[in-house]
Amino acid sequence: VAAPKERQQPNVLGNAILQLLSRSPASGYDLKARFYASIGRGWHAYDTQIYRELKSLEQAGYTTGRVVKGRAGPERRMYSITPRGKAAIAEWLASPMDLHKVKDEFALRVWSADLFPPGAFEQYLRDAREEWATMLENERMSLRVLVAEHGEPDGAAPANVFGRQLGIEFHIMTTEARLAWIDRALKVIASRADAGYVDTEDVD
Amino acid sequence: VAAPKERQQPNVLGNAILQLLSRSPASGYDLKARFYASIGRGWHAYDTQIYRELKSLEQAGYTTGRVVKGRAGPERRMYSITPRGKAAIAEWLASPMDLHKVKDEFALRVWSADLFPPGAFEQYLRDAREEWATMLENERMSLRVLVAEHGEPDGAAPANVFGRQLGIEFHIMTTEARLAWIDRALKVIASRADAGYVDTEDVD
DNA sequence: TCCAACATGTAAACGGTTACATGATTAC
DNA sequence: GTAATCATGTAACCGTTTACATGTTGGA
Repeated sequence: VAAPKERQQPNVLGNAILQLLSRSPASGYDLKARFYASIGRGWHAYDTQIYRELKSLEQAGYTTGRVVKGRAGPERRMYSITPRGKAAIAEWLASPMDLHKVKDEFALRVWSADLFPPGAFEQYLRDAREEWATMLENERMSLRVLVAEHGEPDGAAPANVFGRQLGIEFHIMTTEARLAWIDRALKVIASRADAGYVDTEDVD
Repeated sequence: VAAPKERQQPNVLGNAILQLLSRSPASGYDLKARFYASIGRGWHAYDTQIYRELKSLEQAGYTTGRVVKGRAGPERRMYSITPRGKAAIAEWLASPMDLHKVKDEFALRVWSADLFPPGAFEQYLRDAREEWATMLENERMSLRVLVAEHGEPDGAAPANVFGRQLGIEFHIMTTEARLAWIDRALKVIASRADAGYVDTEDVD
């Protein structure tokens, strides 16, 4: 084979893809669906980006691709992880992670709470609460399904399900915290209103 | 003045900067410090990016800059927000936000829990818990200071402090949820070990 | 005299986003 | 026939990251 293109380490998206491929071979189209259905809870990716990254991973020798007849429609390009790809995941999981490089637009908007026009922040929080409550119900349902199929994570579930279960539990717990914070914030806004303030005001 | 360069809306970083400038004029150097000290909890930015974005915001008419003698060292370029800049913040805060475009590398690694070498995931969680516990203590301290200076958010605190207080409370509550999840995950791992499994295993 | 803090940037490379393009098969 | 789903991409643009470049002032 040709010498693998120089590339020190896959980026985060690359590792997310390798992680999925380590469970079973898949096409770009499959991965797109899996991002939407599972791992997208932790890392969002556009399909155009997935197709691009798959080529790059193959060139670097982390995966191998082969062409397969489509289920319906055009040919599919199926990718499998190579030993080099597995080594890359291990290296990624062992590498340190900077906890300070957060990007959370909701948190940023909260810092601007006092810049909303009067009343708007309260409405914004109510809308967010509804969206998250719906998502939370879906997540609880997914977890119940997994537990029903494979058992509780502490003992019965096979190792490859255990990560999925913990991942969903993580998503549930952090979403619950966001909802709890919203309730707290709404109470604060109500008290301020009682005390004769509007909840917010644009400074001059 | 010259016609403002065409630019439909500032991006998220631009809005984060405008939000800070709406409280008081600042230089790139000041903003860098403020990102580190306050708003960086919600949105991380490199200083090189801040300097570039400030130029772009000025060209688009969202801010105005003027040169001022430095406190020590070279000249400083102080920026103030314009009415156009304030309008842009209002538009941003009114715009919808996609809650599904999450990027959280920790969550992603949790999904890979079963791909860690035996024992490594547990250690990884312990290390993360320690880092977050330290951060949490600092956040609680910051909140106590703000409350001592300006009063509780529900009533006494002035509007411009209220957003900061809520922002820190948000950070505290979501970090507590992460810590609670870690404790849960460690228990699960312990039960699995008792049941005679190793916590994780590389699939062949 | 040397280091830390002050202060501002440019250039290149890389990653993420949007818009556009193509065409097959299956179910209604 | 026509829409939905299957399936893969390219190109251009924008945002993020890393590496590099420059020079001043004040304090130990």
